Amino acid sequence: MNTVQNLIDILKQAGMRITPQRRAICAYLAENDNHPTAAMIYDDLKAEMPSLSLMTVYNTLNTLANLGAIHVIGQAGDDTVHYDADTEPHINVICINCQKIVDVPSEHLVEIRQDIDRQSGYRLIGSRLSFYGLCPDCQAKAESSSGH
Amino acid sequence: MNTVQNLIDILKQAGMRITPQRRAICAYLAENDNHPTAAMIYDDLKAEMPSLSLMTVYNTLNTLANLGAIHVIGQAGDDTVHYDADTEPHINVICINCQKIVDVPSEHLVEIRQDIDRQSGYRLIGSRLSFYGLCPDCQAKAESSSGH
DNA sequence: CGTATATTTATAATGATTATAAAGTAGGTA
DNA sequence: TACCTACTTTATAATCATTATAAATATACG
Ligand SMILES: [Mn+2]
Ligand SMILES: [Mn+2]
Ligand SMILES: [Zn+2]
Ligand SMILES: [Zn+2]
Repeated sequence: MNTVQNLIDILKQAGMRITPQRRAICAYLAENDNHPTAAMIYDDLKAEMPSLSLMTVYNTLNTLANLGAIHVIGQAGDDTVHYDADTEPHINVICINCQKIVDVPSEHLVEIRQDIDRQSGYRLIGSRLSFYGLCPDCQAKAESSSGH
Repeated sequence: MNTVQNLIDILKQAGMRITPQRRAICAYLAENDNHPTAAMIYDDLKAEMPSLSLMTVYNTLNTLANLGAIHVIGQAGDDTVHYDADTEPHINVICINCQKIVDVPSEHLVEIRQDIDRQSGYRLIGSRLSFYGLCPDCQAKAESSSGH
């Protein structure tokens, strides 16, 4: 998982200035193991930094994503893009009801990547591996409401 | 790969009416092994069916996706959702420059799904497995333009 | 064939993300 | 430390894919 300093160093090495806004966004990403949207980060940081604008959050997330420091998961059944500060290869399992996202590591990911290298001819840069389903909570709710 | 009749039967069994529009959209999906967006299908069918509306394409794609007859790949670096008529488990490899999407099968997908079943507690419904990179064509262009 | 009802269509609305440009600031320099 | 300038942030408007609405239309079934 990325540490705050790690993310800030990546920005520095890319020649970008370290602003309080960027520092706060990096801290949020490093200190939470959720899979936030731009709006989630904005809402959270607004309390401690009232002048923050959503545009800055979008800009910083795009910058970090372009540098490969974070990953773009994409939508989760809602209509908003989620980000992942964990860039280690892993699978994100998404609840289509409540949008909760959990991580699942798998040693088979390496083999899959090899399959693609051999078969596609693409020069791979990243991946977005999502499974969809109902989380345990939402399964329970679905069962109790549909009547046994 | 889905056949036209296959897709139409799925709609019928769901109690939906078989209209010329739906038939044409199902035919497009069955006869092309691309990964189209709603707009791509609309543009293509507009020639033979001038009254077709984009709304109908969206509705039909959503219906088919909800029935599990096609899969939603999500965005491909553009800002539009791509669909996949091939519902067999496979990986989509996406070019971040030209948005070309190719399929790569892998026998390791089964094992990954087992890993998730064991570790997540989610009841899985579907997956979206995308790798990103540069297709051979775009690699060639990148090299010839950047270098000696 | 005629009817009830699902569907299509045209149109407007929504909402996430991006573009723009003025105001503000980080960070190097003297 | 004070200053300068290019980079950032912010407020605001624009974009554009997708969805909502409601009137017009057509399917399926007796
Ligand atoms: Mn994750
Ligand atoms: Mn595919
Ligand atoms: Zn859930
Ligand atoms: Zn390409």
